[in-house]
Amino acid sequence: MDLIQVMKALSDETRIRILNILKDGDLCVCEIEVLLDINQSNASRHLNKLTNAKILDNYKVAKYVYYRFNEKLINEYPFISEIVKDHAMKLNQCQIDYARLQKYKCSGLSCDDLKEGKISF
Amino acid sequence: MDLIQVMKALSDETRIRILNILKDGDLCVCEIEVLLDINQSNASRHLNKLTNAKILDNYKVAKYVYYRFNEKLINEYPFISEIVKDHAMKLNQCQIDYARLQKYKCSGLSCDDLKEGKISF
DNA sequence: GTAATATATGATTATAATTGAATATAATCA
DNA sequence: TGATTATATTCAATTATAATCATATATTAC
Repeated sequence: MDLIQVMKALSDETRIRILNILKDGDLCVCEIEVLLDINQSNASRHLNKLTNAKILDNYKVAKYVYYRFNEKLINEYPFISEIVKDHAMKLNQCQIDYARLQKYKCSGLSCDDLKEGKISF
Repeated sequence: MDLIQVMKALSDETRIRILNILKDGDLCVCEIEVLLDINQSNASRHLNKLTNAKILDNYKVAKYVYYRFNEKLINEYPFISEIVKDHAMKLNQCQIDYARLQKYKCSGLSCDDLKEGKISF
């Protein structure tokens, strides 16, 4: 994979925010939408850009598409882990997002509950 | 320094090429121009972008401005070294540039000679 | 089957980044 | 001093990127 394409994919705040909430485990598109409070097509487009750069890949479970890191590319470009683990959380917005992720995970609620607004952020 | 601004500065081929030829030592703007075969205003603008992101800094010697890595930022973001040392040379153009740099350095010629085309690349 | 839902995509607009040519600035050289 | 040179900057044109709204597709639930 081309270095420049990888770098371009990493140079947008929304995409860093997405990687930040994926660092502890896979999430589906609608979870990402709600957690980051961005609209559906925006989420899908940014995920597509990260997937084209091979930073993420995805798999389908019923009607949900889950995204996760592509281990092969992360091994080729270890600096991506450094960015996500060491630097992303310096961004204010990433801290907010991560707190929402924790609240969601501790709630034990489902992705559908999340969408219906059953968790107050 | 803001992560996103650093990433944006790193997501352009010309700027990666500049960092690649600076990795072994400082160079002035006109050396960079000739080695990368780009025009003067372009070189200056890309150097400016790298300097604004604090990846480079510069110092003046007579009428020449020399650019170099800003160690403080490199310490804060070690992944920049990984990109420059481990990944830049995977780009074809960086290999060409680096060969030109070696030829220039081995020639023992001055920056003025370089500009006057006394080295055939 | 039909209705509802999750995701992707097309079209459009808004914004930002990149470029080349020309010009400005500041230092040097004669 | 005036001419030259290295670098930075401005302007205009182009291109790339991001965001939004509407629609298409595919799966699930009834």
